[in-house]
Amino acid sequence: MIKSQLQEWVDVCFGKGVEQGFWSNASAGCYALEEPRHEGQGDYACNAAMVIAGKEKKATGKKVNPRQVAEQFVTLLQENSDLVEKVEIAGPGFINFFLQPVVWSQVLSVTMAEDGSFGFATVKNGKRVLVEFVSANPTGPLSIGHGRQAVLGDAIARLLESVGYDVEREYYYNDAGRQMRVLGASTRARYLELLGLDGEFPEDGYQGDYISDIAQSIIDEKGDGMKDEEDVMFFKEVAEKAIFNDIAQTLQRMSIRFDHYFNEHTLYDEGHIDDVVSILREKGLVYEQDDATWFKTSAFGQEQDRVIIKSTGEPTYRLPDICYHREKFKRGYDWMVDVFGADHIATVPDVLAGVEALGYNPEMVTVVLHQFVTLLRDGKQVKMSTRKATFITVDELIDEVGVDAVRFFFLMRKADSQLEFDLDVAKEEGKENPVFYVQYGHARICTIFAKAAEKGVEPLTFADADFSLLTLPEELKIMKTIGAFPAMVQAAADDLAPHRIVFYLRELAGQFHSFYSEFRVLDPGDLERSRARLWLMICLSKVLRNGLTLIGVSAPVSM
RNA sequence: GCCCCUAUAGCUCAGUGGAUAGAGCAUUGGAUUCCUAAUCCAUGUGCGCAAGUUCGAUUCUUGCUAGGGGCACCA
Repeated sequence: MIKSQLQEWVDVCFGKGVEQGFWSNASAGCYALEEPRHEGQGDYACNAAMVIAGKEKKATGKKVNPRQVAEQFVTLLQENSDLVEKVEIAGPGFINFFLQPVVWSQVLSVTMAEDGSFGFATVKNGKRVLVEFVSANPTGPLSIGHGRQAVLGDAIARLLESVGYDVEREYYYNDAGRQMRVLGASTRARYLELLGLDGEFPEDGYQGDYISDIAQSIIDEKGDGMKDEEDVMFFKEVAEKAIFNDIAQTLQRMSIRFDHYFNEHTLYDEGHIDDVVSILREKGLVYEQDDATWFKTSAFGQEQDRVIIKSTGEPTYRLPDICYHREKFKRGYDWMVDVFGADHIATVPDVLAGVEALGYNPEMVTVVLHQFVTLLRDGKQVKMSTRKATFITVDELIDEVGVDAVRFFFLMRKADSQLEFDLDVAKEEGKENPVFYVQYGHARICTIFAKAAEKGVEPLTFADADFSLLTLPEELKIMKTIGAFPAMVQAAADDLAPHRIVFYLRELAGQFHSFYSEFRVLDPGDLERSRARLWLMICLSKVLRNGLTLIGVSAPVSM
C-alpha cells in the first residue's frame, strides 16, 4: 500500500529520466524498492542508480558513476509529495526515502478495515491446488515425522488459501499389500498370545503396544472365537479400522482435516494401473527383464531403470504412485503440492518421470520434502526405534506439550532443515518458549483493552483518533511491521514456507513486549495519546491473531 | 560410487545479489509504588574451504571438505 505508492512515484521519475535522455529505458522494472536493514537508511531504499549505471555501461561501454545517476534521479524527484519527508543518497548510490511519519498510520486504517482478513486475499485467484500430505498407511499411530508433515502440510494449505487458491487436502493411503498382511499377522499373533496360545509373531511384525490393545479389543468382543481363524484378513481389517480411527483422532486433535482420502485400491479397481502400463508400453518406455517389468527412468535423466512390476506380478510402489499422480492431473488441478518426508526422496524423480512419460507437465507438481525430527529431553536426544516400540507418537507429544506447542514447534524450522524438538522448552511457561511468548503477547494486549474503561480511557472511534501523536520510533516500527504482514504472507505462500509466519510473529510479539514495558498505553493524563495507542494495540492484536490463525495456533485472550 | 538436504555467534536457528549479517537460548549485570516480571534493558569481532559470474556474493554457479538422509523385484 505505502510501498506501492512510493513505487509509483519512483517509476514516474524514472520515466522522466528516460524522456530527458539521462538514461535509456533498459532498466525499467529491473530496480527495486527494498526495506533497508539498518537504522538511518530511511524507510525504503531504491537501487535504481546502480542498476541504471550497470545497464548503461553494458549498452554504451562507457563507465557510469552510480552516485551521479542517483543525483540526477533525485532532482527528478523534487516535486515532493505528502508521502516523503526527505531523500538521501548513500553508499554506492542507494536512494533512501524517509517517509512522513504520519503516513504509517495508513496501515492501521487498512488493518481496521480488513480485520480478520487483513493480510489475506479477499478474492480467489481462480486456481485449484491439491495439497497431499501425511498419506501414512494404517499400520500404526502417527509418528513424530508424520506429525511434522501433518502440521507442515496443513500450514501450507492454509497459506495457499490465504492468498486466494482453492485448496483441497488429500490423504493417500494403501490398505492392501504386504505391510497390511504383516499387520494382520501381528495382530493375530498377539491375540493368540493373550489367549495363552502359541502365536507365531512375524519376524518383521509390528511390535508396538497398540497391536496388543487391538488384540485385546477382539477378545473383549469375540472372546476366543477367532482362535482357529487361519486367514489374517479378519485381523487385518480390525487392526486397520482401529488404527485409522486413531490416526483420524490425532489429526482431529490438531484440527487437521482432509477433503479426500484416496485409497490406492481405486487405481486397481478402476483399471488405471493396467492402463498406465499399456500406455507406457506403447511409448516404448516399458520392457520385460528377469520376469519383471521395468520402466525406462533412464530416459528421463536417471541413472538406472526401475522395476514397476515385480516378477511375482505385484506392482512396486512406484507404479501406483505414478498412476495416482495421473489421476490428480486428470482431475484438472492447476497445481499439485506433495509434502513428503525425506525418506521418500527417492520416489520423487520416479514419479515425476512417470508423469512426464504420460504426457503431463511435471512442473505442475511441487514436492516439499521435509527433513527428520529429533526429540530433545533434558538436553539429550531421545532415541527412537519402531522396532523396540520406543518411538513417541504424535498423540503422546500432544499429551505432553499441547496442540499449540506441537504446531508452533513443527513450524519453527524451514522444511529443508532437520528439526530439533525440545520437549522441555515446549513445556516451559516463559519467554524461552516462543509459543507462550507470542500468545502471551496477545493475551497481554487483551488485558489492556479490559483495563481501558477502568482507567477512563475509551478508544472512541477510529476516525477520531489522532495518529500524528504516534511518533515514537517504537510506535512507527510496530506500524511498519504490521504493514509488512500482507507481503510477508504472500512471500511465505510463494515459497511454501510457513516458518516465516512463525518468525514474523515472534518479531511482532517482541516489538510489543518491548514497547509495553517501556511505555504505557493507558495514561489518564493524556487521553488523546492513549486513544491513538489503544488503536495501535487493537491493530497489533488483530495481526497477531491473523498470523496465529494462519498456523493454526490459538490466540488466547488471557493466560 | 551416485542422488538429495545441510554447513551462519558457545548452542538452536533465521535471513539477504547490495551499504554496519540477525533472533532466541546460554553467560554476566540491571529493571516491578504504575495496562499480566509468563515481561523488559544491557552484554556478541560468526556466513566450512577455493575458484567463477557480477558494479557488488554470506546469498547465484562449480569443485572440495564435513554432517544427515536416500540409492530394493519395501512403502
